[in-house]
Amino acid sequence: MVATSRDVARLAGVSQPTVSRALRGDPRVTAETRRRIAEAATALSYVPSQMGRSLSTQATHRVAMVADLANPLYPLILPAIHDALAARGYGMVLLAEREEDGSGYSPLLDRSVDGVLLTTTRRESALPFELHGRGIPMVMLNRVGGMVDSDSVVADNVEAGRTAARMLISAGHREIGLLAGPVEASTSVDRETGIREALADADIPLRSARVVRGWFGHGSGDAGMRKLMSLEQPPRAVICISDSVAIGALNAARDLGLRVPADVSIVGIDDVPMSGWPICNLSTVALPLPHMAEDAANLLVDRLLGILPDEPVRHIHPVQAMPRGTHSSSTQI
Amino acid sequence: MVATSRDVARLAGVSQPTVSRALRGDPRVTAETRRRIAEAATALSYVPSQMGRSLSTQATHRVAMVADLANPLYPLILPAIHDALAARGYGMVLLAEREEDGSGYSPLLDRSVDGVLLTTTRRESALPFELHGRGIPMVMLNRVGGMVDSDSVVADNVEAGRTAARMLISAGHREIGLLAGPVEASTSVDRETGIREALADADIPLRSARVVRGWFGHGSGDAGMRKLMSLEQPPRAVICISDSVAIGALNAARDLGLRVPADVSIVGIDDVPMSGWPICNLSTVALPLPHMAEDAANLLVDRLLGILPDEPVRHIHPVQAMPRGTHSSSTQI
DNA sequence: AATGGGCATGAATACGTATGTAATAGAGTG
DNA sequence: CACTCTATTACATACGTATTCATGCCCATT
Repeated sequence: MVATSRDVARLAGVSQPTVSRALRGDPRVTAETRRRIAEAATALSYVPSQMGRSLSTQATHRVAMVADLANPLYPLILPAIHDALAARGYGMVLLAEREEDGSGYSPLLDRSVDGVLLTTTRRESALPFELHGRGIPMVMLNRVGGMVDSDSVVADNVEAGRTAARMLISAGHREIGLLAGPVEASTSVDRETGIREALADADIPLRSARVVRGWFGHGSGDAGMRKLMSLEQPPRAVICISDSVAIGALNAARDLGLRVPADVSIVGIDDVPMSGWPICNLSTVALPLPHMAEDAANLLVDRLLGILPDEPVRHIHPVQAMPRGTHSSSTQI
Repeated sequence: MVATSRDVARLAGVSQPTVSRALRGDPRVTAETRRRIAEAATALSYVPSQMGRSLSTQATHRVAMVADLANPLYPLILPAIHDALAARGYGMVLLAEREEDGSGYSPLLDRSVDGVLLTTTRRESALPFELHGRGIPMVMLNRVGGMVDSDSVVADNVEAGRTAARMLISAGHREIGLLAGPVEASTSVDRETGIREALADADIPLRSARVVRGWFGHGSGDAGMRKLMSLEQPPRAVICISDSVAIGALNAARDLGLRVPADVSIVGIDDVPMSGWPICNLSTVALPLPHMAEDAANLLVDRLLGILPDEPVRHIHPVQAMPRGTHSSSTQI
């Protein structure tokens, strides 16, 4: 049905290996032979089978990205990763993070990809162990996994937490609430650590009633904000573990008839593009996410090419305060 | 290094084909033999190579999704497609739409995927031809391609255009502008057809100066809105080719100090989740996008399994008006 | 007890490419 | 003219699995 290198060889009157060599630019093939082969290949619209090639070379030139597709950040990092990989000749297979045992991860273990990009690994996940045990290269993006020590690219999440808290502190806020993230994610834990540290340094208490724990998404922000605002003593400022949570909180505030920042201040962390839009105008802490994603992809390819030292490489990207319109000075009650 | 079926066979004291049969549930293998093989496989943590399997069976159980990763809808449809494919045992490789010649599409042509999901094909693209010529099954999602007649899943985009226009018409608007989409995309063209049809039926002129053509994204909406509002006779209501464009327009309006809908009405098409948020509250026309995506994935798998008739299957999904807060009755000038 | 049938398994091979090794032809050198 | 060396190509094989066919075995039937 579809042409193989054998068909090309027959048409060009040479052997199959010669076709293989000619099309891959092996200098040991005569110009004349090369021409005949190219002609035959075009005539048959021959495309080398990546499958056969992979089986022979033991390299697929394909990388898996494991992502939590419900995470609002993945649309930001996925294109960056895709393009960085494509630029270096690698393809991408996408795998959603599974809640269950991990039986769905076989594509990662059966050598159908050369490496793995773990973008959203829960800390207790067994997957990094499995990959490590099989010697499959991996890079963790924006989360560091539990015990396994692998290449990783992260933002300075502790500093991001500090920065977010300080934006409110320097505006004079003391009645502060926190829409926190899951304890399973290092990103969330690190940010919370920074937040609590900055608050403690400023002698500002964070009452446990004013901490609502949720996930990274918009819904968590909406629900958490409603919970905080229904407290007997609602906070006058809310730190959100992510921009999506913060935008959810903005929406809840709008729905509750609260003015931001007059009635309540809100800050986020991430600086997704939406945060800069006039209708959000969210004060937040910027992470260079697309840049980090690109970095991770290139790191993985470098690892696959074997041009990295044996020790795990860790890249930590700096963060930056992005004060905008959703926080302001605390007014006296 | 990594265990193969031969290693398992050796350890279990059987031949390689028996291992293959046993692990795939072939009933011709004794329970005792099966047990020994399972034991050996576990001991070696054997995972069958999908590569070897694919080469032998000529089926990869993998599907490619070709998407324009800059299109703001893909985060909505990608998870739906991924999950639908996963539920039926198919993996996904992601390919960004290329502007250039199409040399980057070789993964689609070299039999490393069983089928292709075209989510954002420009009309003149040569890719559908190529795929058709090679007999690679494909399904087009939300856009119908030029000449090639393939399986497709679309929304009733003409009706969506009509519906959007009618929301403004029935509110009494006559001074209407249009933020149109690219003429290369059938989605865009169909919607515009419906819009113009509804306006013509209501004897409402659409001046060409009030039509700004752009892409589907937020930036187009922002830029287009500014252009419309700077006209000598700016429209009092703007129909946007997509929700992202509409939200861009909302942001431009906010930035320009215009009140929506008091000063200008805005309607979109798509009903992305964000449109329902209080900070947007966008009047729009709902497309069942995740449902369509799931439908397309299942259609492709059905096609791959050969359980569909030879003629192309076309699914057209209905649309629904979602009147919210960004349009209101026209006030006399 | 001989034979036929069914069942479990092994041997051989195919899938498409890449690569190591052998072979052939041509050219250059003595 | 013979020999060697090199350039070019063919041959054989490997990669990991699935499948077709052949083989051997046991049991039932006559």
